Amino acid sequence: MVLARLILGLLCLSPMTGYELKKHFDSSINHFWNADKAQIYRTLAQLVDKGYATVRTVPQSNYPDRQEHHITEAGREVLTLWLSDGPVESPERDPFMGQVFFAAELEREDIEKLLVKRREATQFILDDYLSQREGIDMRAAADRRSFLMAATLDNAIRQQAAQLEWLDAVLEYLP
Amino acid sequence: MVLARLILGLLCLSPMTGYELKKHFDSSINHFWNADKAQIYRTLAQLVDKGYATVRTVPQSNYPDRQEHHITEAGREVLTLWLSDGPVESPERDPFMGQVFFAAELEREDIEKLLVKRREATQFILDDYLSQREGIDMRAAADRRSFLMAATLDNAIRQQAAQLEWLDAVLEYLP
DNA sequence: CACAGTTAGTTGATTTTGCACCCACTTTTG
DNA sequence: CAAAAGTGGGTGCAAAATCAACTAACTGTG
Repeated sequence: MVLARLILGLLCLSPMTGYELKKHFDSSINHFWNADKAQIYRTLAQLVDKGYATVRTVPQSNYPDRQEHHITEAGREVLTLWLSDGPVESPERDPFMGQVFFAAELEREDIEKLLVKRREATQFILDDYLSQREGIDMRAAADRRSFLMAATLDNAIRQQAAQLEWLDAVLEYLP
Repeated sequence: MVLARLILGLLCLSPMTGYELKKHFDSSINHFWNADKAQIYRTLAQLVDKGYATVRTVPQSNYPDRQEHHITEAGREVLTLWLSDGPVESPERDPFMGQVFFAAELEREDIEKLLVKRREATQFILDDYLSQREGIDMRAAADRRSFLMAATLDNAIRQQAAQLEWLDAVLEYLP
């Protein structure tokens, strides 16, 4: 459901192949969603089925044909409807917090190990997001679309930063 | 997979029925996980199948029999193994950020509406978490188990607070 | 007294997701 | 020159998750 909307959103920016969509999920929007490529191709087929997108086969000289997917008017409507329908709630699912919640089953030093390793991973992700932000032309952020896109990355950065602070606090006060 | 571990974790705290597990998912650990009750009962059956839990039917006078699930030694091992195996990565999936990312399809005032409504929802969740924290005996947090459980709630509070700040910033600077 | 809510659990159908694998060709790199 | 990585598109299968209903008794409230 969400995946279908996100794909429509991306197709709204420009017509794309499933392959290119996968690249976007892995790079430009990896800070708020990820998707298996099998899932992308299947959802794409569904969208075409429902008339929310059309395919145009573009032959290439050296590479396989591009199955370029274009959003239709109906597709644009579905997307706008999703956005107008108010904010969706975010599922609040974090398996790592589950590990922390039950971490008392471990020895104190193993708990510390868990937290320290998580700290490293979080720092790594944060650094990735920060370098992604460097690649954004801040002058372009005057335009609303770019501003909103940059904003979601900013949110991800704040979330990771907050988690880092929290990890430090937990490591400091852990009894 | 994660659900099975979380259920083992809860059964580790005390033997429980599927019904009681559902209540925990809805109240005490709702800040980092939720689960459909059908899924809980099915996972419970799997755990018994694999020998990670056992059932004891406890008859009651006025209410239906309790199918009390107890964790076994094998179950405890699986749980500890999950915790020792290092931190799991958190999937980073937020459909609302998807809405923001593509919100430029809407008029400026509709974008604001989206953000304001989200602000309200976030505030509501934050207030819920804050009142949950009030219910926690802070003297008990000297014990490691209580400390870690309280810490996960603290993390959820920080995350929601960070999001509130972000929403305010976006609303202020939205072009 | 009717109605809503609580306790406890179950079933079926459907969707979503993840994992592994496959094709065929091209370009880059050690 | 061989191996790896990139381009582009799939299939099959199983596990996980969600939705919706259904059973069946009891308790509290207006």
